[in-house]
Amino acid sequence: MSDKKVVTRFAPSPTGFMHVGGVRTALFAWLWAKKYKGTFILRIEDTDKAREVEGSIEHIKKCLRWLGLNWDQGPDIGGPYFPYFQSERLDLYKRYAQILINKGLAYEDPYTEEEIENFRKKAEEEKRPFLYRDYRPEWLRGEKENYPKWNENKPLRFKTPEIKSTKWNDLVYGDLSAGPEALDDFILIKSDGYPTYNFAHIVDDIEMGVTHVMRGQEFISSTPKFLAIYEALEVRPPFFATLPPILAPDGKKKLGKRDGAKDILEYEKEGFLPSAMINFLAMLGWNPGDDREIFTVEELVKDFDICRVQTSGARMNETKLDWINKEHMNMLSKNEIERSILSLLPNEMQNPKLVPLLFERIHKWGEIEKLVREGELDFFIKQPDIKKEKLIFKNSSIEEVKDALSQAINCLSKLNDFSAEKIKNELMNLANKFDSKGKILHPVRFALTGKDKSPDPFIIAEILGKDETISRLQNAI
RNA sequence: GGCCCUAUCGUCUAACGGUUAGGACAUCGGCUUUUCAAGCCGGUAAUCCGGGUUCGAUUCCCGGUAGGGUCACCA
Repeated sequence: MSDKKVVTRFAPSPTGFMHVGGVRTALFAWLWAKKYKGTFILRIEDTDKAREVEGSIEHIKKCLRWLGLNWDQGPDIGGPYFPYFQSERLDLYKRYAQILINKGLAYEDPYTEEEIENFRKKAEEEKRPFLYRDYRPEWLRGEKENYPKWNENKPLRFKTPEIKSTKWNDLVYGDLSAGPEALDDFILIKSDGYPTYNFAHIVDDIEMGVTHVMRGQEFISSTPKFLAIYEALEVRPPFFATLPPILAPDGKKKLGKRDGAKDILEYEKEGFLPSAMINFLAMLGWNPGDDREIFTVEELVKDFDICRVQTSGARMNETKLDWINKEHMNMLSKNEIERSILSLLPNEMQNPKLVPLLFERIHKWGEIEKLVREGELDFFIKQPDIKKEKLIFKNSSIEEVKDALSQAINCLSKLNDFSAEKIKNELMNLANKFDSKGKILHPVRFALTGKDKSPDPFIIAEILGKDETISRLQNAI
């Protein structure tokens, strides 16, 4: 690393919701900046007004805030390169365009869209690649002073100075290359006055002093264009760190909105912890080189290394996310867990004793809401509907079950201290007198909860209290 | 189609050219003297194919195959 301060940026376009792909790019840029105590910039690339989706800027900010990926410069907070919306920086792009024009490296597109479309079709029919530069106007060979003056409602094109293969180095992929056809006379400024991505992001990265560009691998093939602009502007390009694609869970294609990519805020709604989401995203394409998998955000900042990022794509895997989330939930304090769970339970269930019982069977907070919604927890607050035949277990007859329950009632009635520990003691003593413990324990569980499977019935009994417990046992007979 | 990228258990991945190819998730089995869950212990499971280079290739090179990306007045 040079002595230059690290500056990274996340530069989304506001064209819809963010999914894991975009957020991981933001995360890696953020981690790299934090690791070197540098600057992380949020810049909105809103140069395509037609594709802009209402509300996406708010959405992007919300996602980053949820995850704690705070930006040092950008919307809402400003910074030395204000404004951070490309649509508000049009003069800047024109100024840079003028530099290229003056050098004879940019020219007005003399063709209409229809004409270009015809060139393209013709090339296609002849089964050769379409390259705009094959149709350059005659005057482009003459002196730059004789180029027509740019009329700003016509597109401005880059005059590719030299047709050649391009080689460059990438922090993740190592040596990369592209053939000469990757370099063409592309558009710098559109006829509506807005710059193209290819031009605007370079101008901004130069202006904002960006040192490391994290981006998806879909940009590999346009890198020669970027490099040509840097060269034309006589500016040294930043380091590129190209990230491998995130693949759809059940396919080999890049994860996209059509392949079930979820809005990142869905994960918030489902009750994932932001730190778990970050941990998961970081492990999707990166590893520390040892066996650790669970990281706090601070640990990631310390240990993350862009050079250890994977070059092959990784599939989205929500099962692993669940596991990572549970690991992070286990790092929470008792108080935090209690507060979170109680906040998700209805008023009638505001009992801290329920917390450990519920916590052990979930991977994310949303599962609590699900249990409530599906009535799985109703037995805590109301007597279950008992279907008597379900009480029968291990070939017990109905008489044996009734007898077992009566005995349970007898011994529990004598208990003064109705704690789970005492209840368990009593009931286990009793159960040991049966040829199978299940012969009494199963009917008790069922009488209390109306279910075959449930959390620890002794704790449930304690929560219900002596009267209610005995009443339920009686009711089942 | 041109150009480019990628290829290790089902999934995510580790392995200066020399390892019984390691770990994690999932799965399966056992334990936790009641179920489920959790936890612990254990098992099954992988180097895409073909050539080279080398004493030796998962690793380096070439070819094939497969998958992906990209070829816009979209980013």
